[in-house]
Amino acid sequence: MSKRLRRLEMLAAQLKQESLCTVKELAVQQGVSERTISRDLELMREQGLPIDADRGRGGGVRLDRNWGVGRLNLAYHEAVDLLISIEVAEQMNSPLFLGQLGTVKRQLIASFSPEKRHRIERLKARILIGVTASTQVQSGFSAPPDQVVRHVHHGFVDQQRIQIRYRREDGAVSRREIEPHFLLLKYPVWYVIALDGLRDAPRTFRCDRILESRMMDTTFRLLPKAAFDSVLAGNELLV
Amino acid sequence: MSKRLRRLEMLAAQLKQESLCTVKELAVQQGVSERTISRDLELMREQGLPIDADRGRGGGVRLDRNWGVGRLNLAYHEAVDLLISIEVAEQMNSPLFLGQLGTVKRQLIASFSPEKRHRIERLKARILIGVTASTQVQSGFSAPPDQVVRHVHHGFVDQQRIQIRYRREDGAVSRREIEPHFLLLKYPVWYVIALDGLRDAPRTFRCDRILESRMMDTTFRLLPKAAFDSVLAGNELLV
DNA sequence: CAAAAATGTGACAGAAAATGGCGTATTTTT
DNA sequence: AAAAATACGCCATTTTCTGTCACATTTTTG
Repeated sequence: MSKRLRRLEMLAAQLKQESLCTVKELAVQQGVSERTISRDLELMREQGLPIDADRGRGGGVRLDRNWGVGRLNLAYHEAVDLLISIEVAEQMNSPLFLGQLGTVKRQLIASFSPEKRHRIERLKARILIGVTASTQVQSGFSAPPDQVVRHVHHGFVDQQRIQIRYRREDGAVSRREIEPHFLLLKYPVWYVIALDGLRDAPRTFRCDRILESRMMDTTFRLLPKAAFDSVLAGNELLV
Repeated sequence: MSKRLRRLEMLAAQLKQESLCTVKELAVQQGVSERTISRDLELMREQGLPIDADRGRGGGVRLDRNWGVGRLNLAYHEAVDLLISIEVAEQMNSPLFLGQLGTVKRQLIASFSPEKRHRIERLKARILIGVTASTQVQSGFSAPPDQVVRHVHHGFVDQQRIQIRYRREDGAVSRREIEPHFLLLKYPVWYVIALDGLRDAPRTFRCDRILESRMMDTTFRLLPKAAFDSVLAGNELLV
């Protein structure tokens, strides 16, 4: 069914790989007439693919060199994470590879429906970027376990409680149930600013001091930011 | 021309936005019969879109919730920058939002043709990640001018010479022509490890000390890494 | 349990689109 | 000037798509 669709896709793929092909070549490859390929190319151009053609001897058809990578299909969560990663990277103020990423961001944003866009805005507002950690803090830093990272991430994005085992700076280990409201990055250290569910009070946790974690299945409601002013106060925020 | 293609795109767009629609609704919207919509959906499923359907009262059609964000069309340069940004971020060892990005990376890589993939590998190998800059260096840091960033980036990726005006640490300003072979990130500071074209010797430049830059139109050939051992030696590299 | 509201599919004739072949124009290189 | 490309118009033919109708299936509602 729908041979033409398949052919159009194959043509696109072909043009992405080969820098230059003639209509004749393509016609042979696809087993259709040259006229048909011409028409296909015409259609593809209408659809917005920047297909250039050189006439004359040695000529041929090609995708604009600045194009040609094709489509990424992103799942919702992937798109969200990508978008947020880019924004975080931008705010970390170390450019060089981020210049070209404006278009990516715009496309990502455009692909969300308005309601989702709004949800992502709120999510973004819950991520804070602080100053880079002191050399002293950095030396005592090591990346937290994968599972902890996943759970914190999940709990933060989907507003779910997490049960953690936490080692305080003084070495004391305690068990907590936290509702992760904000994330704060003081590179390379992430902090979770959360409501300590058992004490019902805002607290800050350093991710790399979380020893263990478990998802709970209770979701929580977001509190106004003001509720966390007390623990946010000490941090020089950039955002 | 090709009404159906347009309809298929519109259907996809519709399904991305609305969480649930009935075939009847879609048929009315598109001005075709329900049977036709059914066939369209069938085709879209064949093409790999995860369209679920609930039968019975209150039922309807929807895109799998974990999908639905749709396609990003990336230009070659965008894709390269995105891929490299992700890899750099990964090596900076501050995860949390990067866990989900594996798929994105895989799709990006898959979308390149083998030759391009190889070129990107080589590009990546020319990016070095060092330890984070000392607090002292960080305090004296400010992001370089946009133009400089663009030029360094361009020169590095496309192997083109750049003319720069550079302020040495001791304050002396000089004019140089550099061939940017390697980039070194000691967050947040990027260094260019380049061949100083006038002196024909390897040198290291701090990006934020480049005052001005201009692209030249001479491209350069890559030298073996060994040629830069002398300037690379002092840096504790992570990669 | 029966009715209603959904999707899913098969068959068929008529409508619409795609195709191939041919001719001609145009551009570019040799 | 010849050759090799794209570009595009026309038309008969072939293929695909579409609407209609019929019936099966699943799910919710009363």
